[in-house]
Amino acid sequence: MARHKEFDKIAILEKAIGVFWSKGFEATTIQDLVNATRINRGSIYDTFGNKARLFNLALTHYQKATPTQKLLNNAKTANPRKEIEDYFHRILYLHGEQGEKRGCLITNSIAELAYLDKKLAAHFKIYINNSENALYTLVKRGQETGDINPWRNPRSLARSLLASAEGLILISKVDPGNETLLDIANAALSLLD
Amino acid sequence: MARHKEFDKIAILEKAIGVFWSKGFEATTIQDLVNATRINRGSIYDTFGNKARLFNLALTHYQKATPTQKLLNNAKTANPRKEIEDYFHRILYLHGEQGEKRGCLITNSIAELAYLDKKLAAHFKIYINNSENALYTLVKRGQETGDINPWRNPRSLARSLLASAEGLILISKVDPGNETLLDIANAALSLLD
DNA sequence: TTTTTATTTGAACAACCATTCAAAAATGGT
DNA sequence: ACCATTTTTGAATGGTTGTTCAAATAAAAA
Repeated sequence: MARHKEFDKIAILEKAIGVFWSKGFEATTIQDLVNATRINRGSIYDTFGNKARLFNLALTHYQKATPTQKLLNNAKTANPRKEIEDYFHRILYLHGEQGEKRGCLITNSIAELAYLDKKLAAHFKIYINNSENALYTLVKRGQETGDINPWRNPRSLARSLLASAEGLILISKVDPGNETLLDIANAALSLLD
Repeated sequence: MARHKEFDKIAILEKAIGVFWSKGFEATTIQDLVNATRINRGSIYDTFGNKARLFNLALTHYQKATPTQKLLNNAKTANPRKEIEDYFHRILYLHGEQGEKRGCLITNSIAELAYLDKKLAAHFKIYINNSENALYTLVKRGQETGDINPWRNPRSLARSLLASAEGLILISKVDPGNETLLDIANAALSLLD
C-alpha cells in the first residue's frame, strides 16, 4: 500500500458547494475552487475529474441536506399537514433575513443550466418530480385523515405548493423583508384549508 | 456630418437578448454576440460599450415586452380580475409546451446575478416591487368591486400571486407537461375566490 | 470633387480559462 | 532501511476571454 489523501473529500466538496452556490457554475473558476478548498489544482482534478464532474458531485451532495430531502424522507410517515408546514418553515429559515441570500443551489442551477445542458435538465426534472410526488403523498394522506381540505385535487395542490416554494426562494434573492416571504408561505399553506 | 450606422440598434439589441436569454450572462461570449448579430466586435463595443452595459440595455429592453409590463400599464384601469387572469395566461402561453423553454430573462438573471452584482440586485428589487405593487393595485380594486375575495389581505395576496408566477416560470424550465403549469396558475387564481 | 467626420473592419492585446503532466514528496508494507 | 505506490506540487499547455486600436471605408457637407 501507499500514501493516503491528506484531505477529506467531503469537506472539500462542501467548500466547492459554497463557491458554486455563491457564483454559479459558469462564473466559478478552478482558481476560485483552489482558493476555497486550499488544495492544489492537480489534486482537484485527480480527485474529482473536472469542473463539470465536481459540479455534479456538489449538486448531489447539496441535495442531501435540503428541506426537500427531508420531505422525501418523511412523506410516507410524518404527520402530513405538519410536515408541509415544516417544509415551508425550513425554507423560510434558510432564505429569510437571517439566512442565505444566495438562493438555493438547485434552483439557481435550474435557472442557469436547464436549457443548455440536457443531462442536467433530466436530473432537475427528476428532482422536481420527486418533490412534487412527496408533496402529493402528504396531501393525499392529509386528505384521508381530514387535516387537509379534501375538495382540492391533490396533484394540483402538490404542484402549486412546490411552485410557491420555488417562487419564494427566487424572490428571496432580491432581499425583500421577512414579511414578504412569510406572506408567500402562508398563502401557500392556506390552500390546505 | 458624416456616415450613419448601417444597422438598427434595436434589431441588434434584440438579437443580443436572444443570446443572453438562452445562455445567461456569464456563458455568453462576445463571439456569441458577434455570430448572432452579424456585426463586428468593434461595432458592438462602439455602439454598446461593453458586455455588462450591453446586458443592461438588453435587460431593460426585454422588460418592455413582458407580461409584467402589461400588468404595470393596465393596473389602474383594466378589469382587475380579468387582468390578473390574463397575466397568468400570458405566462402560460410564453412558457408552456408550445413556447419558450428558456424561462424568463429576468428570472434567470435574478437567479444568476442578484447575489453577486449589487447594482443589478437593486434593479431586480425595483422590478419585483413594481410587479407586486401592480398586483396589489389590481387586487385592491377587485376587492372594492367584489370580483375578488375581500377577506384576504391584498398585500399578501399580491405577493403570493407573484411568487406563484415566478415559481411557474422556473418550473417551466424543466419541461413539465402543460397540465402542471396550468395547475399552478389555477391554484394561484383560486386565491382570488 | 474634395473635405470632414463617423463607421466598419480585422488584427492584436494581455489576462485568464480549464486541463495536463512529470517530478518531488510522503507513507504503508516488507 | 528500502521499495512500491499514491498524493502532492508547481509549472506549463493551448485555447479562449473581454477589450482596444489604427487603418480602411463610406457618406454627408463644402
